[in-house]
Amino acid sequence: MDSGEEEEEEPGWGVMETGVVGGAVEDSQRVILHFDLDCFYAQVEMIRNPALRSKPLGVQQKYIIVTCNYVARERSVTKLMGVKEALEKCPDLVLVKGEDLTHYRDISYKVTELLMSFCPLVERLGFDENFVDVSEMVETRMKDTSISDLSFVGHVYGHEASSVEVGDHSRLAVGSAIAAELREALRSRLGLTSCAGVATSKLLAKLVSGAFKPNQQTTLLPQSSAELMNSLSGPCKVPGIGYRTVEKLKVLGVVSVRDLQLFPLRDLIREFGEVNGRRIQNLACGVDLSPVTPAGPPQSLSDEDSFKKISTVREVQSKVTELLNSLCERMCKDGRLPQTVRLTLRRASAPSRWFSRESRQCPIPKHTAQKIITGCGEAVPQLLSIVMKLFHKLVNAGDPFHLTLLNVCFSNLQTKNSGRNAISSFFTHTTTSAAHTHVQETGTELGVCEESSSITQANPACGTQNTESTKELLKCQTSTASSSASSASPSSASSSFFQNALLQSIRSKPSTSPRQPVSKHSGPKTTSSGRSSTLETQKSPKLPPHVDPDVFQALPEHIQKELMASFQTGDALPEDSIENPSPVAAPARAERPEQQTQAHINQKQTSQLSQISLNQSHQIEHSNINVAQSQNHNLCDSSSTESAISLPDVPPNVDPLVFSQLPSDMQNELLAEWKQRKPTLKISSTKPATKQSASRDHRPAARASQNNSLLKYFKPN
DNA sequence: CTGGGATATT
DNA sequence: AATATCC
Repeated sequence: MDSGEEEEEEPGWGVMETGVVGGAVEDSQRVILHFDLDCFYAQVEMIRNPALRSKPLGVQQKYIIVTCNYVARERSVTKLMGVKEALEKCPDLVLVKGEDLTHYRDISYKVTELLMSFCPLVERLGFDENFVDVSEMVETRMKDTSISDLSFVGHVYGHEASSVEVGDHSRLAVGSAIAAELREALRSRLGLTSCAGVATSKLLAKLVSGAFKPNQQTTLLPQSSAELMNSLSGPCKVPGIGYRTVEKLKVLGVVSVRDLQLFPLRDLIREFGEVNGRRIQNLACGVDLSPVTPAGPPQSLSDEDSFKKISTVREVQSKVTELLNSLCERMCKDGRLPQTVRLTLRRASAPSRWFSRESRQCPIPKHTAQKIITGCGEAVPQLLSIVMKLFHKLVNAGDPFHLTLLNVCFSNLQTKNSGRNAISSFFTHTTTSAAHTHVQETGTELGVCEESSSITQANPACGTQNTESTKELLKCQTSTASSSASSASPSSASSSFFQNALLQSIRSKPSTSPRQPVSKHSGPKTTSSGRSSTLETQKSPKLPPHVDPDVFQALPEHIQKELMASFQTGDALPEDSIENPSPVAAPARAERPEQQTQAHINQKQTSQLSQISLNQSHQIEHSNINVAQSQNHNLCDSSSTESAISLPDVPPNVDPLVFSQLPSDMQNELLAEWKQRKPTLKISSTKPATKQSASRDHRPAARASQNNSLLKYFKPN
C-alpha cells in the first residue's frame, strides 16, 4: 500500500528553482540529534552488578516490570508487564527493585553532562532521553570536510544505508557522524549503549531514533518525513499528542495520523484553540520548529509512592512523613529553597484509573524552607503540618476515602545565591551533601507550624475556610516572598552554570575525544545569530485581523513562527463554503493535505477544491506549486499575488506537510526568508524576576543565577 | 495497582 | 493553582 511515492523529486519542482539561492542559505537548516538510552534502568543495574549482564533482568517497581534488558526481551518479557506474567514467561527472570530512583537520576545527569561537553545545546526529556542541537557543530565541520568524504553513519530511514548518496544531505551526514561519536562517548565513558536519531527537528529526530532498536542510529532525510509520520499507528504516537488530545480527536472522528493531517484546521482550532490546534496538526505533518532548550537543574523535586490502599489520616501522615524525609534530604543537597509545596493524590475510585490525580499546593513559609536546606529536623514536622492541611482540602476525612497514591513536590526553587563570585565559588565546591542528622520528629500535631509571630509566618493558604483577612495576609506574604526572592545576579554570573559544568567535565576528559567545539558561545555568537528580540520580529508582522498582536507577541518565538508559517489567507475568512471531506471517509491516497491546501489556495482556486477531494493528485501538486510560487514571489518582491486583502509580506501560508516534502534547497530558502530562528541558550534576561514577567519564559527563574551547589547535578562525584 | 518523576500551559 | 504531557 504505502509505496514510497515520495522518493523521487517531481520534475515539477524544478519550477521552483528561483536560482536565487543555490545552497547559500544552508545555514538555516538545523541538525538535531535525539539520544535514547537502551532500557535505561536495566543498564544502570547491570553496571552496578555486571553479573546481571548475562541474565534476563527485569527492573521492578511495585508489581510491574518497568523495563528489562534484552536478554529478558528475547524471552518475551516486555516493558510494563506485570511481574506475575513476566515470571510465567521467564521463570528465571532476575528482578531488581527500581523504586528508588537515586542511581538512575545520577547517571541520567551524567549523560546530559557528557553530551553538553560536546555541544551545549542539550535538552533532557525524562531520565533517558536527550536532544542535542548540533547545527553549529555541523557548520564548523563542513568547513574542513570535503563532501566527497562524507557518508552516513548508521541507518538511513527508508533506504539501504550504504547506497544513499550524500548529495543534498551533507549536513545530516555530518550529524550522523557526530551522533556516532557521542554514542561512542556514552559507551566508553559511562558504559551505556544508546540509540540516536538524526533529523532536522526534535519531533523527527525522536521519532526516527527508534527505527532500529538496540544500540543503533538512524538518520531521517527530509524527503522521508511523510513516510515516517504515516507509519505511526495513531496520533498518540506523535510526541506532543497525549491521552487527552487523542480522546478529543476520536470524538471528531480522527483516528489516524493521516486523518489529523487532513482534518479541517478550522475545526481543530475550535476544539483545541488557535495555537494548539495548529500545533498538533503541524506535528502530525512532521513539522516542528520548537527549539532545543538547554537543560538546567530540575525545576522541582518530588517523591511519591503508590499502594493498594490508604484510608486513614494516620496512614496518610505516616506516608507523607516518609516522603517528606527523603524529599528534604534531596532538597538539602540541592541547596535551593523551595517556595511551594504540593500534595497530589489519586483516589481508588476513579473511572479510568488514569488521570485522576488531584493536587493542592501552597507557599512554604520561608523560615521553614530555611530549615529544610539547613538540614534542621524541625522542617519535616512543619511541612507535615502544611501538607496535612492540603490533604484536608482534598479529602473530607469525615467520609471514607481510599487513596492509591500520594506525591509531595517542592517547586518554585529559589536560588539564594551570593551571585557575586559564583565562578570562584564554583571551583571550591565541596559537594556538601551535609551530614544533616535527621531528627525524625514525626510531628503529629498539626498546629505547630508557627512559633514566632511575624506576619509572614502566618499559615499560608492552607486553611479550609479562610476569611478575607487571611487571604490578605496571604497575598502579603506571597509578594513579600517573591520580592525578596529576586536574587540579583543577572547576566555575568548567570552564564556560569552550564559553562562551568562544561569546563569541569571537559577538564577531566581524556583528550582523545573527537572534536569538541566546546563553548565559545556565551557571548555574541549566540545572540547575534540567534535571537533578534521577539518584539521586533521584523517590522511588526502582519497578522490576520482576528489575531491580537499583543497576545501573539507574548507567545514563544517558535510558536509565533509556526503560527506565521501556517496562517492561511483563507483562515481569517468565514468562508464555510469550503467543506471538508469527512476525514474518515477520505480515501487516503493523495499524499498532500487537501484541507490545508484548500485553504491556501483559497478564493481563487476554490473551484478546484472539490476535485482535489476526489484525489486528483496532479491537481493537488499543481496547486501546491502555485502556492509556493506565490509565496516566493511575495518574499522576493513583495508583490501580492492574489487577493490584496491579505498580507503583502506575510510569511508564507505554507502547508506544513507540503513544506516538509519540498526539496531541501527550497526549504532552506524559504526558511531563511522566514527568519528561522536559531536555537539559543536562554540565558535569562537581567530581569529581577519580579512576578510580572509578561511573556512566558520557558525556563524561568532557575536559569538566572545558579547556586554553585547545583553543580552536583552534573558533577555527582 | 503500569512507576516515579519532570515540565509546560492555563 | 490545577491540568496535560512526556519518559
